[in-house]
Amino acid sequence: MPIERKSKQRDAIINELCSRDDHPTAMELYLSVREVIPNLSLGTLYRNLSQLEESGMVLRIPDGSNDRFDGNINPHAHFKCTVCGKVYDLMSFKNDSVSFSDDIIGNVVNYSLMAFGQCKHCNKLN
Amino acid sequence: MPIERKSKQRDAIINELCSRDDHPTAMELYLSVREVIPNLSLGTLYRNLSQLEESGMVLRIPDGSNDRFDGNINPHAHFKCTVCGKVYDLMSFKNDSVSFSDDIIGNVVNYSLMAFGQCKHCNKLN
DNA sequence: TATAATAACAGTAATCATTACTGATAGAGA
DNA sequence: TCTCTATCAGTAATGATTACTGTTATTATA
Repeated sequence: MPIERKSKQRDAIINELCSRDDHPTAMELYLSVREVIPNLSLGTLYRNLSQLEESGMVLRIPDGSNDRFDGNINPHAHFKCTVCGKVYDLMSFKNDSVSFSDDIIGNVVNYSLMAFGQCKHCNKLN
Repeated sequence: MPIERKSKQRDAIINELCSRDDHPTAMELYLSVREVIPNLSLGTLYRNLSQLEESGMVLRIPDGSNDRFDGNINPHAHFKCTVCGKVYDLMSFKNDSVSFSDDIIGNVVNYSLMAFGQCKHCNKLN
C-alpha cells in the first residue's frame, strides 16, 4: 500500500521524527505527536510508520518488540545501552557534521549485524 | 539469576541448538526439543534461553518479536531474506571451515548494525 | 465549486510472542 | 536420607502490534 494522499497526521508524525535525534519507540512518538494532534490514534501511528518505512522516508531500528524509528535515513549504526536502554547513533552525518561516539560509549560487550534482502532462491522466483 | 544446577531440559535445549546451523525461533526450538522431552513447557524453554544467553552459551539474534537463537557463540553477521524469512550466516567459522555467502545472497537492500554495552553514564554508576 | 470515490482516520477488539505466577518436582549439599 | 530451593509444567497475564468497523477528509472530475 503506497502513500496516495497526504494527511496532517502523517505530516505531524514525520515532522516530529525528523526534529529529534534520539530514536523514539512507537509509544514515545505517539505521546509526542498527541501534543499536536490530541486525538491521534495509536493504530494510525503504527500504520503510518509502516508506510513511511516502506516508502523509504523513515528508518526502522529493530529492537525486540519495541522497535525504534529514525528520521535520518542514511543507513548508520547504533549503540544501545543495556542498562538505561537508550539508543545512540554510533556515527551520524546529520546536519553536515560527523559525530563520533567516544563521549558516549562506555564499553561494548556484543553486537548484532543483520543484513536484509532477498536470498538467491527467492530472487530467482521474481 | 545465574545457572546453579543442571537440568535435562536445559541440556536438551543446548544440545539441539548446537547441533544445527539454521537459526531457530523459540517456537521452532520448542517443537524440536519436544521430540526428546514431550512435556517440555514453553515457559521453561524461554527461561532457559534467557539464562543461556546471559551466561554466554547461546547467542540471541534480534528479529522483531521473533528472536532467533544460535549455538555458535562467535559473534558473526547474519542475512535475512525478507521474502522467505530465513536467516543465514553471512560468514561462519563453524567446524574449522569458513563459509561465505556468495551462493546465498541475491541482493542486500538494507542492514542494521546494533552494538550493545554500557554508555559512559551508566558505566560510571557501577 | 459541488460530487463521488476511496484513502486515511479514530476507536477498539484481536493476535501473538514473551513474561510472570503457582504449586509440584528433582538436583545437591549436609 | 533429609532439607533446601532451583527448576519444572501448566497456565494466566502482559504488552506491542495488527486487524476490523464505521466515519472523515483528500483529490480527481464534472
